[in-house]
Amino acid sequence: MSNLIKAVRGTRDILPPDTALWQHVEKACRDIFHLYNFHEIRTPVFEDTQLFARGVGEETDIVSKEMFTWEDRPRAQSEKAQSLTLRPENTAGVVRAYIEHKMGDTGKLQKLYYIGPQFRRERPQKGRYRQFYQIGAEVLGPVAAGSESPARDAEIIAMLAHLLREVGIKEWTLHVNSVGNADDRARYNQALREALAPVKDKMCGDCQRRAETNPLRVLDCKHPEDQQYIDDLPKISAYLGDESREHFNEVKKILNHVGIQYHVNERMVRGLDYYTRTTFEFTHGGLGAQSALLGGGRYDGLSEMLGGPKAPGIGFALGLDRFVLALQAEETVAAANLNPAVFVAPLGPGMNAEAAVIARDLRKHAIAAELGDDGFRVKKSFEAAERAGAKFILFVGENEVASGQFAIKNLGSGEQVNVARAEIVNWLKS
RNA sequence: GUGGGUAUAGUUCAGUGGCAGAACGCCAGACUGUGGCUCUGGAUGUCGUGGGUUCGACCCCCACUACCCACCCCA
Repeated sequence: MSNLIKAVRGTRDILPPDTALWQHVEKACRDIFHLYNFHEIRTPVFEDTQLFARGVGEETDIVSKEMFTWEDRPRAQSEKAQSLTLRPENTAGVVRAYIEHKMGDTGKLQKLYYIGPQFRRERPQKGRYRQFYQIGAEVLGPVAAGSESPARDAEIIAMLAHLLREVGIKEWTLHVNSVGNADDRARYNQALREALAPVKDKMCGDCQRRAETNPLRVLDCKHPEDQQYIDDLPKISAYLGDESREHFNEVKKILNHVGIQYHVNERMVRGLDYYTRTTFEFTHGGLGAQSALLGGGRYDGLSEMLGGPKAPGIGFALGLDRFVLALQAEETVAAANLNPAVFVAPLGPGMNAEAAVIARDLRKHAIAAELGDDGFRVKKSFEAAERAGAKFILFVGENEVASGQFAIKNLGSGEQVNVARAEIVNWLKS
C-alpha cells in the first residue's frame, strides 16, 4: 500500500458518476455562451513566465508564491534556459493570443470563452485544489467596437445570472464594486496609506505589512478586532474620477433595469493587478471558506501592459470545481441520465455472437446498449442490467434465435413482451 | 507557509496492552430460461510509514507522510 503511486497533493481524479455533473455544467456554459455570441479559444497550458509576471502582477500572491515554474532546457548552447510556468489563470493567455494574432485589426469586438485546468501551488482545502478547472469568458477589442462601454460590463453580469439559473444554482449573491482607473487607484492608495499610518500599529500583523505593500488588501482583513479601524477608512467611491463614477453608475443602472439583484461591496478587492473599474464576484453559502463561485472584472490596460494595442476588456472566470460543490450542496442535482437504455443478455452457451449483432444494431440506431455475457446465469444478467442502470433487458437465447421473437422486459415495471427481430429498434424507440 | 482534526476490509465506521470486528457492498449456493426479497456459506486487511517503550503494541510515546477543515489567498 505504502509505495503505491497516488494522485499528487492538490490533484484528484473525477470519477463517474460525478463526471456527469461536470459535463452538465460544461454543457450549460457552452449553450449560454452560444446564446450571447461567445466563441471558444484554446490557449496553451504553459506559457512564458514573464506573461504572468507582467500581466497578473509581480507583487500578487499568485505570482510571488503560487506558480509552478521551471527552467526549460536551452535549445542551443548560445541560448539561455527559458522560464516556463503552468498557467495560474487564463486571462493573460487570452490577451497574449489576442495581441499575437492581431485580433484587434479585425476592428470587431472579440467575445471569447475558454474551459480548462489552471494551476496554483496553494495548500489544498475544500473548494481549492492545485489543479483546478475554470470556465471563463472575455470581451475585448478596440474602443470603437464598444469594448469600453458599461453595456459590456452589465451584459457579462447578466449573462452570468442567466448561466447560474441554467446550471441550476440558486443560492448565490452578487457583489459589485468599482476599483477605478489607474489614476483613481493611485490616489485612493495614497489616501489609504495616510489613513492607516496612525492606526496600523493597533492592527494585526498582516495588516501592518499590507499597509505598506498593498493597502487595498487591508480592506479584505477578517480580523474582528480590526474591523473598527477598517470601517473608518476612506471609501473607494469617494476617490473615483468622474469618468469611473459615471461608468459604474451606468453599469448599476442597466443591472437595475434588467432586474439583477446585487450588493455594492466597497471592500471587495480582487487579487490580480490588472483589474480596473468594474469588479464583481458571485458567492455561495455552501462552499465553506472558499465561498467565491466566480469572479471577474474589467482590465482596460492589460493589453498595453503586455505590449499590445489599446484593447479595453472585461471578463470573468468561474470555478468548475466549486460549481459542482454548490450543486451538490443544493441537492438539486439534475444531471442527464447517461445510463444505457437496454441491457442485451445472451442466454446460454454460444449466444455471445448473436447478442453482439443485436447490440451493434441498437447502437447504430442511437440506442445506448450494454452487453452481457453468455456465461452469466439469468439471475446474474438481471443483476448486471440493474447495476448498469438499464431500463430494459433483452434476452438473446436459443428460443429467441429459433423463433425470431425476442423477450424484452422493462426492469422498472416488470412488464415483458415478445418482439420480432426486425421490430426491436422501433419498439425500443417508441 | 501556519494551526486543528483524522488515518483499521471495497465503503462507512466500531474496538481492546494478549486470536482483527460490525454494517453495507462483493462472490457462491438454495434457485441449470425470469431479477429486486429471504436464507446459508465464503473471500478481503503489512490496523498510513518508520522508530521507541514492553514478555507482548492496531492500542502508549516520538518522528514522518497523506487526507480533511480553517488561517492565508482566490475561482
